[in-house]
Amino acid sequence: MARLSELEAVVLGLIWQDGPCTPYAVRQVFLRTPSPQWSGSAGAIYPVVQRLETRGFIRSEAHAQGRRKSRRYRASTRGLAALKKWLIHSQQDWVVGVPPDPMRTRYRFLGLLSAGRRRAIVGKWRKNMERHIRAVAEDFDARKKTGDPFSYLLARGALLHLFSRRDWLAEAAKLLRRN
Amino acid sequence: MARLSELEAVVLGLIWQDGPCTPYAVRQVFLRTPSPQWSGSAGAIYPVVQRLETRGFIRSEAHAQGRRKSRRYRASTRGLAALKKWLIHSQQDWVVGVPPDPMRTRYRFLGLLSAGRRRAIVGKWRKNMERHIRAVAEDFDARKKTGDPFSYLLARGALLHLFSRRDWLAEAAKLLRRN
DNA sequence: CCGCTCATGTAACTGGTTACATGATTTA
DNA sequence: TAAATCATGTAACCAGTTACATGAGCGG
Repeated sequence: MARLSELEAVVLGLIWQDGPCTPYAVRQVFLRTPSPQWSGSAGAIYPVVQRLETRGFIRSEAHAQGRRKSRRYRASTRGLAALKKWLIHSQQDWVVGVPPDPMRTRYRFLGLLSAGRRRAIVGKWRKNMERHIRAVAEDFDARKKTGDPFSYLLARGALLHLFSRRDWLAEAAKLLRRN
Repeated sequence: MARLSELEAVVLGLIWQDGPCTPYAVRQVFLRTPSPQWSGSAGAIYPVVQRLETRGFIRSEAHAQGRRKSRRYRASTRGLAALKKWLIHSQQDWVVGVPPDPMRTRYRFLGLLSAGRRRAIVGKWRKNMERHIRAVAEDFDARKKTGDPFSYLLARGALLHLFSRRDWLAEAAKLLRRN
């Protein structure tokens, strides 16, 4: 039994949590988070949902509203088992390790720019970061109110990450002032 | 002029920093970091290097050692301009925002498992994390000694990120003890 | 001389992406 | 009734991956 891709697992998980629900509802979760991992594009979600159904991880029922055709999906027992397996078999290094970070990637080559340009870019990053932090903090507060500890922790992780990045940028700005 | 992909930009940047150098040397940088963003596989690097050369961003010279054929590459003026442009045009949200994180992805669905299993997984994560932190800290110390502030900051960012993730896991473990 | 590492490369695949197409429903 | 949004889907593409192939050079 082929392993679940990251996106497949997340879609399956969302259908478990929110189901029965439509693929469109799943998309909205991706489209609305302030820190999306995936685009949530139709071109990704619909094929994933179809795959999950043919593999027996989710089942669907017609759900006509007016003359619009629509299907609602829910996770099957097999699907839950697959999702549990996916959670348990995730002790590899790449799960624990440092995730990719486009800002860090760019930092490596800042030496190519003049000191002035460098400072300008880092300054812009810091400004954008503050704006981003506000958005994520808002999402965090909203989740806190729901009372679901997992939802809370999810947003908390995103926020803490941004804080650490902010500290890092502050440290970098200080260092670059002398270089 | 088509934009540089992330990997293309990094390879170009590494050739700028370390050049003249062979594609193999570039690969080693990816293969040796404790926190790789890309696999550094031959199937990725060699095509990227070829592409960069046909686009005029790098130039090569034969560098025969014995009867083994080999080429060394260095960044061209055009290449440097492209790299600068890549750095400057990076104020988008996704550069500043929360990068994808497989551990956070999984956290969302921990509610599916029994409290015991949940604690076991988080415990394993925390243990693995400590091991990982030691590796990255070692790399950080090594870079610190080189005196290059950008190299230093790069490793510093990775380390700070891991610290924030450790704090997050500690907070999560505490919360889950009650749930 | 056997096995390991150096070094370069190709082929097939994969897991997404963007862009497009279509029609129903809601809102201004 | 026009524009926006809901909702479902397809097609073409793309940037990476794994796996494989090949051969040189070197250490035990």
